[in-house]
Amino acid sequence: MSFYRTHHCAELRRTHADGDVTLSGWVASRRDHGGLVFVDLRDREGLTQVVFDPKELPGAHALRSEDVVRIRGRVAPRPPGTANPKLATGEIEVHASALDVLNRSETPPWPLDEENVNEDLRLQYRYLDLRRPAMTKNLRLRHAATSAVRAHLDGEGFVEVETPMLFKSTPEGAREYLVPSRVHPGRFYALPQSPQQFKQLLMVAGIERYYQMARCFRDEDLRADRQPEFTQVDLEMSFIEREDLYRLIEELMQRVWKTALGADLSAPFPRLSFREAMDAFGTDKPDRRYGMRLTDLTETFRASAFKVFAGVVATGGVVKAINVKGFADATQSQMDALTEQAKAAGAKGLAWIKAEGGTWKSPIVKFFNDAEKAALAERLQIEEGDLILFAADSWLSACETLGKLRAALAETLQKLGKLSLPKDVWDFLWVVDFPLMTFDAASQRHVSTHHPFTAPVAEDVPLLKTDPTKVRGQHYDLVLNGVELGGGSIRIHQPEVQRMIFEDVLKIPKDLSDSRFGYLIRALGFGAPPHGGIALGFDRLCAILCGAESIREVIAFPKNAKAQDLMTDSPGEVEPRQLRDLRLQTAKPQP
RNA sequence: GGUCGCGUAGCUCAAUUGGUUAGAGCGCCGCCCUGUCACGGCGGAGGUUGCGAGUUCGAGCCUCGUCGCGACCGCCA
Repeated sequence: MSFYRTHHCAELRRTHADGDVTLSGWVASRRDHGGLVFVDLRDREGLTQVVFDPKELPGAHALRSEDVVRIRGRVAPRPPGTANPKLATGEIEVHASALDVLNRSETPPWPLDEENVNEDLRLQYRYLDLRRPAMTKNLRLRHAATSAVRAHLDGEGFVEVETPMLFKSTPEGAREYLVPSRVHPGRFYALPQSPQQFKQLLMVAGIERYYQMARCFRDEDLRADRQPEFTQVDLEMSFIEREDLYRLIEELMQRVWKTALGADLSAPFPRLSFREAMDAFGTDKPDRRYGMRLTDLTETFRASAFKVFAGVVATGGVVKAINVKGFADATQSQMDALTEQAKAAGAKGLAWIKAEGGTWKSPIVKFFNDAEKAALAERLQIEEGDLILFAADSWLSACETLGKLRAALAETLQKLGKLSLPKDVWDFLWVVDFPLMTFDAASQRHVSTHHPFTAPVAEDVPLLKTDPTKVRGQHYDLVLNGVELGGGSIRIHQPEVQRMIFEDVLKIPKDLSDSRFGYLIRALGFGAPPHGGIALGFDRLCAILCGAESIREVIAFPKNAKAQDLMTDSPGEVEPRQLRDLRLQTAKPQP
């Protein structure tokens, strides 16, 4: 029998009555009645009420929040009328016969049952923050998700392989954390942004099915859903097509949701092409839990007397609109905010109609003829109380503008109580058929939309040399409730195709592509199997499982928005000797 | 780097139009209390209103600067 405990603090029931028990844990609260002291004893499982007779155990008076104690005593049913239905152990209490104070606690810097506390303080005393049942629950839910991922992939024949943390710098993409080499002065390792190249090399190695709970690093500015180090469920498979991967991930998500939440997800998840997603939602990560879909009105206004719309259509642009149901009562400042957001998204202005008081209030509706008005009413299903917002621009800009407004409006309407999203709806979908290449106006060359290892859709390959932006990539994004959970692709496995992408399409000079990716192209030349994979942002996934706003709520020791660890005060300074060993000098900050 | 928001007791927040000695709840300290579970009662300590300057007879409140934190934009192949 354990010295410290016979039971945990959520375990005892009426059936344990008259049993002698030992409990250990923290003092969650103390209610001192003078001649009788109640203490709620907390461990990671829950609370048990312990009753002290201070004539027997005078030390009970001195107990304070977060003291660590061991108590021995006898389980007793609570007197009639004093049971606490809010506690799992509320039918019983433990009458203490012995009290050992194992460790005293300083007064906590904030009451641990206070939810709404300055995050600085929580991060500085993260070990106290994590004692709170809400945080314990998050960590354990995350563990359940991790276990489910491992169990499922193990069952599918995957092998977990660790790849190097000390990698080399590949300047494309996110800024990297550099690690100076002591052995090779002036040279640097880089921490991996993802194990992308290693997992492809493992496919060449014949592993066939690889996965890893991979820690990744990116030295970019932080957000509520971005940390400098984060975790991906990273996997790669050989001899698969896209559909094989979709099925695997759908079953994996079903397993995770079942294990972590007891929820059943329906599969297959819907697939939307990039074009369909942009057309209907104005984003490549649509949240379909609410409406406000984009309606195309290009044909309606092709010959319109309203030159702003007709002119855009004449130059190949589009006119699109969304119907914001029940928001015709938007205030002037709300309309101003929407206009600002539209401008921030690249629009020149924001045209609108308010269906209010039986008429249409709008600065532009006077330019519309009856046929155009009728078409609007019909296509947008306009009813009293609706607010219509227009965008007229190139297809992509118009879609993106309305997409950003749609997302912002969903947030606003929720705050106003005009829109509510059910908590237990899991809107998974695949977004597919992304363009393989995007033309970057700044550098006047094509850049990979995803990464340069993505295979083109087979039938589009002839377009690679003539019109690269028309080529669809075998890339896929997994989206959940408007959050990009992850993405992946079928990879290029033929060295000549990979070389052509680097040199002919991306126009990377041969010596540069050789030095950066030569080993990968060489590896592909030794019988690389067809392969593909995906990486899922595990922190985001866990945040959604936990219903958390920020991934900091599901990471034990996260960094703040300035990438600092407030508990250990890192990053910190180092000894001059360490810098000498590394042949490093720090430049004085510019005045 | 930019925009916006916040900063008052250990914590969460108040403080009328710029007006007396900056308050409350929780927590903390002391005393009392045998059925509480947000225990209760009495008493007490605790403040450079982030920091600095300015306007004013007078600033927690207005202005400017600065620092800290957060959200967003840029960035994140």
